[in-house]
Amino acid sequence: MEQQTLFVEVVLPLPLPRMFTYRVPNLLRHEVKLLQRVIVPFGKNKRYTAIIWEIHEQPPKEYEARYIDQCLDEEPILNTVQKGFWEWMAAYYICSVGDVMQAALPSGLKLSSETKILPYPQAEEQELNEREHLIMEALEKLGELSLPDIEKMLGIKTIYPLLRSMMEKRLIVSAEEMQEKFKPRVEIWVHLDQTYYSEAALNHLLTSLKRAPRQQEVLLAFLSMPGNHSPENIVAVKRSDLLNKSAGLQAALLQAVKKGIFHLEERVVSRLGGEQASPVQINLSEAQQAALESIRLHFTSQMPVLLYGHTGSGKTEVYIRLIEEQLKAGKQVLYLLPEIALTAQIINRLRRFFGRKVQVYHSRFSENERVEVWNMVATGDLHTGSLILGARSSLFLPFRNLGLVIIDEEHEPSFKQNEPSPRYHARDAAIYLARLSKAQVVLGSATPSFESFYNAQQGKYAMVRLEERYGGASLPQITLVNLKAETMKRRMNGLFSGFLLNELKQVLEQGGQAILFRNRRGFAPMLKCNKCQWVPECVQCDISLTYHKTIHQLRCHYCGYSINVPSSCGNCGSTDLRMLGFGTEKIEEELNAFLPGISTQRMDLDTTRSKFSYHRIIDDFEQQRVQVLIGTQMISKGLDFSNVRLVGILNADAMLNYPDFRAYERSFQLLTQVAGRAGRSTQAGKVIIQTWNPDHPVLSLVQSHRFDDLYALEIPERKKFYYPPFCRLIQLTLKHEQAAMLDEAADSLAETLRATFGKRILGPEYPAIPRVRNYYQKRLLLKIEPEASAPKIKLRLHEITSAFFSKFPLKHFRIVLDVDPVY
DNA sequence: GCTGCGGAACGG
DNA sequence: CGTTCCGCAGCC
Repeated sequence: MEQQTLFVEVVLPLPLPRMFTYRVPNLLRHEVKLLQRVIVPFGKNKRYTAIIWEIHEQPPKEYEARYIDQCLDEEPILNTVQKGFWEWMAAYYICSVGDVMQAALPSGLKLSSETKILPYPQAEEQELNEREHLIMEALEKLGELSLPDIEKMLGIKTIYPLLRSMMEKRLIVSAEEMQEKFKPRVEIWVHLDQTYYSEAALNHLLTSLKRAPRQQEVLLAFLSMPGNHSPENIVAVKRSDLLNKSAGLQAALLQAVKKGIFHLEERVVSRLGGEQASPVQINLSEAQQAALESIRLHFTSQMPVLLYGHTGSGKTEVYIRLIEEQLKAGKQVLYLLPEIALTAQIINRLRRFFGRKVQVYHSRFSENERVEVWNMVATGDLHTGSLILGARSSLFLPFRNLGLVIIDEEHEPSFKQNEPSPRYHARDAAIYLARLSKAQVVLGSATPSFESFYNAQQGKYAMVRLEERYGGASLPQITLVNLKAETMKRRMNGLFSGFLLNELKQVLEQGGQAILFRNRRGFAPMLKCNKCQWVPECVQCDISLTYHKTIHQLRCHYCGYSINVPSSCGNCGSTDLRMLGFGTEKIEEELNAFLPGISTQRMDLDTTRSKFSYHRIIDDFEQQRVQVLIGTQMISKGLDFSNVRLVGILNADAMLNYPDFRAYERSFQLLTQVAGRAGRSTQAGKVIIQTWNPDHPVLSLVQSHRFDDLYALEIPERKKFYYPPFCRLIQLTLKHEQAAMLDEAADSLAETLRATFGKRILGPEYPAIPRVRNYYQKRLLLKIEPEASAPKIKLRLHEITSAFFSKFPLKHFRIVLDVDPVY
């Protein structure tokens, strides 16, 4: 029977809208499988890792398909649930499957080739012009050059014609280097040759080594390693342990190996740590027990469950029970956290219960570690179950029998991916993934997102309340301090009201700890001229530069542009410059001035840059080596310190006044979460909120812990002005280097969109920062009915935006689509 | 007429 | 995304 040639449609890890067709060489026709990784040539001389999405027998009509190079895996790297998940994500968030692939696969599994320029072997002597000479000289020194290297070296951008002519002259060659990025960790173990496994043989060996004292030393060290008790019972030893014990014996060991006394063995080991579990008894309170049972009951209905309980109500214990049940059934559990770096505490707690079954997966992991977790999730024993603790990206792991997804602090905006596409919301995506996997979902929060709360009210989610605080702790007592009155009465000490300072002093004197919170928005420290009000601004973005004390520089938060602090005004030349606003540094400085001798620690973007800095800061505070922790948003998430008796919020106003329909919701969430850090043990904690606006309705609701009332207050507004949860939003951001061009184009785009969507289109408007990295931007908002057919709308949107691109004469525009945006 | 740049199109 | 193609400006 004549065999038909096979063709495959593959996904490339690039933002390309289409799949690409390749031909399967006959040699590989029995190897290719759906969802397997293959290497394909793409373009002139690039090679990429692609994934087979379809296999068929239809040769493309308009072109000759190229051949697949090779198959990378014997088995598919994705399962069918993931295939559906990727397709859904691309469709829902309006991006290509390639975008999803880029985000989903750890880069250790995405090898691709890089072009290198090498000198031509045995090049003949010939006349060289200046540039050719430069390149050849550099090649002699460095051996190889990358294309950007050459561009930089020559200071020109068009290097291809030059390189091509040099290749023709046989001066250089190009090579595509493909490297497998993942390297398994290898340990070397030392075995004693079996002939010496008896006392007599060993003694004989020892004496025979008399004239090789160093080798004798090695042998003795080997025999004295733990585990090697008797000649009848000899085990292999890790080489590094052996050499650690007896320094400087590397050469001697090598000699002994050559003689056949020892043998070396390479063992592939895991990088993934994890101790043995030392199960601790947990006793659930009555409320927790009731919540647990209620959740179990709802699980039978396959509905996501919103676990709504005050901060400190003990949600984690309930999660632990649920996880336990899943693990016993041999299922996998995904525990999603908003920011993994902050959750050192939770990791430790879960490790105590589940030991090695807990794996962590997030962006601060090395590539190699991520690949190992990936493989473990994909191939791990089907019946033992495991718990993956991770941030957003852990959604993409190749789960085989996912039983439960826990989304802790589900209201956190950091679950939304903003920058590279796919701009997905991990909570919403997780719910879809769970549906595909027939897994259960628990969303947990003390301050649920309005969307989730609404879904629960509408009966789309089940809601379980956990009212009382765990261990009998009472809710913190919240006091508002009126900054206006305090200022008038001259009771302010810099940023601190007399009241706050007093309370702080008392708590610290009694051996308690405190947390001070500063919201980031609008309070970055900046430089200002006292004479003419001039403020140094970023040259690429419309924003003032922020002062960073540690590097003594002014820096742009958006593009990283930085300059030294000027000594005089750039406008009038005056040297009377002042620092405005306050960062955590300023707070720390003032605090040390007002309460000398106390120990403080800042926790913000600056102090948490390195891999383990979070760990260190949290640990220091936990161990009470630090009395006051000063931080930004990041201290509001899931931290649990038993000795914190006071939380001070220095200024609550900026977030309340933020121009966004979610400003009240977000303020309530943030303030409540920060307040919740106080009094998590038996003593009631105190919270002090400083504000210029003590009559603000949100503040009194925070004060009385009434989330339900906030919801009741806000929801009619959302309905009236038609915002989520009553509709869904798609944000279109248009970018261009010239403001005038952008204005014109944005208006035109809005007009076209209105022709289809009518008054569902809002804008265009400039966002808070109108220019970033030299690009002006304008935003349009599309509001769609929840019952509207999303795919249809998205398709239409796609048509309109691509028509816009082809229509506009001066291109250089960028359009970014963001589905369900969060600010 | 040559060189270098930037935008647009394309890749299978 | 990386490469190529093409039109255009600047220069001799």
